[in-house]
Amino acid sequence: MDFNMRMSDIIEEFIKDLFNDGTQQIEIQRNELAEQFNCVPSQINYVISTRFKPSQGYYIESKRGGGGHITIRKIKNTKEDYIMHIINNIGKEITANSVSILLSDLLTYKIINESEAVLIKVATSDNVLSIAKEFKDQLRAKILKNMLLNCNYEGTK
Amino acid sequence: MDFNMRMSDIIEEFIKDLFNDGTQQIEIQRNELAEQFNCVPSQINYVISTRFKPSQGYYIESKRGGGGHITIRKIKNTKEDYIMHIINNIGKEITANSVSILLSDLLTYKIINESEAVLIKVATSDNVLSIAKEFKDQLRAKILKNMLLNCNYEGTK
DNA sequence: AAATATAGGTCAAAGAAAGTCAAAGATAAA
DNA sequence: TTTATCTTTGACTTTCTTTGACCTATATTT
Repeated sequence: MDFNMRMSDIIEEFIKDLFNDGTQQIEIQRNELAEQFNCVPSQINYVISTRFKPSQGYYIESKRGGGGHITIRKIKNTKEDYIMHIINNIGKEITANSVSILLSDLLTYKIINESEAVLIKVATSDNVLSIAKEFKDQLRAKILKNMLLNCNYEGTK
Repeated sequence: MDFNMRMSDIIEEFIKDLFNDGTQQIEIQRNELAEQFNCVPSQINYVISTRFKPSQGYYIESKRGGGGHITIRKIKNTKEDYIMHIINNIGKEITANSVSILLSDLLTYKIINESEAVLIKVATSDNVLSIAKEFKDQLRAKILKNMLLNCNYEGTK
């Protein structure tokens, strides 16, 4: 145990401990957790945004308002290496063309399946992503990474 | 099963449970239902207007006065028709929450499978779609429609 | 026909969570 | 010792839900 841990590290560890025995997805409540650790709620956001990024193998979603919560999904270990390597090499932006190439690679090596590839291609295609050119490749990269994280989803098994 | 359900979620689930074994139309009484769940009648309207929209595959009709009631009709077709119906009713924009509700319906009716649902949810989620709010719901609608068109799941027909 | 009772509809305010962002405080690096 | 990076904090924002006061439509009585 490190005696030099910041609050954020402690919270990070706490959250990671919630993923025991193969749980793939956990849910937390921001305010409750903040209360528990005696910190401001936004610190939870800080922890999540610095330690539970896609590049670290986590996918986040949340809901506001009554009954709100934050869901953290962890990528499965089996494909961790390959997919993570790819995700981490994608960078801040990517063109539709590069996505195409990447997808066919992933297909040949059977990292993802055909139907996943199709959906990724659609969601990141140029005509579907109808926003200004300057942001397009950036948004595409984000969508791509997050979708890759969620391929091979096995639900609650 | 979500442990964090709000009253509205419970009511939604209750209503959806009324559609069993291929029933395609149910009738409820607003006041009676409100009484049963110990909420104000207008909460029933809230549930209906957020979870039983045409773009989610439902149509609403109602009648006031003595013997009044609310009829909820679920569009029940082949997979292709169902999807086309949804796509045609989504319109120019849609919120993340609406998508979420829609997806869980498509799942229960086996119109799409879990891995497709997850990928759609990811690609249309608020976190991933990090662009200005004014365009977000529009872009989401576009991505959603295109992805739905490309789902291939051969469930129960 | 008019009055009354019995439904359901609307809308806005209050409540409940989470998100954002930038300033201030610590730590680490140069 | 500066400078850069990482953490902490809090004011303000956005999203979703609950509640209630008021409105409209239909049926039944008088």
